[in-house]
Amino acid sequence: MECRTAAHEAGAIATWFDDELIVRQLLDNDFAFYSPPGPNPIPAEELATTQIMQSTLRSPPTVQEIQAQWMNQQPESVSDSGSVLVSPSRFESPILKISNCAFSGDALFPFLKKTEFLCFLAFFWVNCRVSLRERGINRIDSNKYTVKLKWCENGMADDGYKWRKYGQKSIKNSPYPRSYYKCTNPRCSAKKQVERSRDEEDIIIITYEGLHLHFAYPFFPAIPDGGGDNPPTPKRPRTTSPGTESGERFREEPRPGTESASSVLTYGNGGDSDGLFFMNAAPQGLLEDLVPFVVRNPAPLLSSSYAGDGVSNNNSLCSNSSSSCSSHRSSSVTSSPSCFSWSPESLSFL
DNA sequence: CGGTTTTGACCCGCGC
DNA sequence: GCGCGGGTCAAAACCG
Repeated sequence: MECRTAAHEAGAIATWFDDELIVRQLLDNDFAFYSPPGPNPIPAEELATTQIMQSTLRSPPTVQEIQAQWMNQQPESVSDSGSVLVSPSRFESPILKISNCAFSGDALFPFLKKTEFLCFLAFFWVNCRVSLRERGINRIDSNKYTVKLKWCENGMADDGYKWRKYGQKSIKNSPYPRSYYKCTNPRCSAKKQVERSRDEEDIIIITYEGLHLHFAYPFFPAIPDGGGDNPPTPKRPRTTSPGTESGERFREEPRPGTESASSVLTYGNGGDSDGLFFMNAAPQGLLEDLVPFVVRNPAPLLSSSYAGDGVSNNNSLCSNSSSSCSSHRSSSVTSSPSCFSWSPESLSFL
């Protein structure tokens, strides 16, 4: 595999592709990202996308190429100033805005190593149509990432982690309260804040802080019959704790099967075979979790199939039954979008 | 019974 | 110093 000159010229980006072995393994084996799991056939759309992705990755693209392809993929994308709009048009959540990311100029994702970058590419390439028209995103506080998502009515997904709500506050000038979540893993200091946009009611703003120091639950969990589309029964309202008016309004937003407004990024009808390819994979783990494992021990993951033991075993760090790590969706799992939540600074992969 | 959610209290930083 | 707003704590309630 050749690393193109342009990529090398990109400075830090070039280092992503130094380890060609890993890249080859990622691509030549049934790497989870590229091997649609489950019995459901790959929708043609995703298959084509995947092939494009693979093609791109087999020959490490330059930043310019990536950007060009992304832009070509969705020329109509609109992005706000200083942010990247990711529009998972395949699904119902049309807006995914990432801000405060370490994007800058031609140095696309400069804080990512090769494998992280590849995983990111695979993730968003398949799930979303990314437009990078807007450049020069400021790296503000790399320890925090803010994601805006459009509320998706018919689907909920989690980001592969189990969150415990530890607080909720009313925010000044906002009718909606802000909820505070911590990762339930005691080793993990990741947090997130979830609030609804005061301007756009259907927009959920999620701020991730810190990174997960553990694996998420399996990337491709076994799908129950019918694709696991049996939504959990909605919780009964608590008889106590009347809650504030704003709080009530906010809490009412999640639909049955969801616990948090942050589950917006659940890509469609949770469990519908539609969009199976990544719908079931993406939320299972954030890049930050996938990559360290891949880097450390790529073989098992690469050779594993969707429902195979490999994936599950690979996540032994976070067993399915463990409550300290998100392993399975449950009615108590706080959902959140699949997006960046690691900290390029605190995660020492640079 | 263990884990999660709720929610008031508390703490802290910031601006005045 | 004081008030305000935001973030966290922790006890109680809730839920499976």
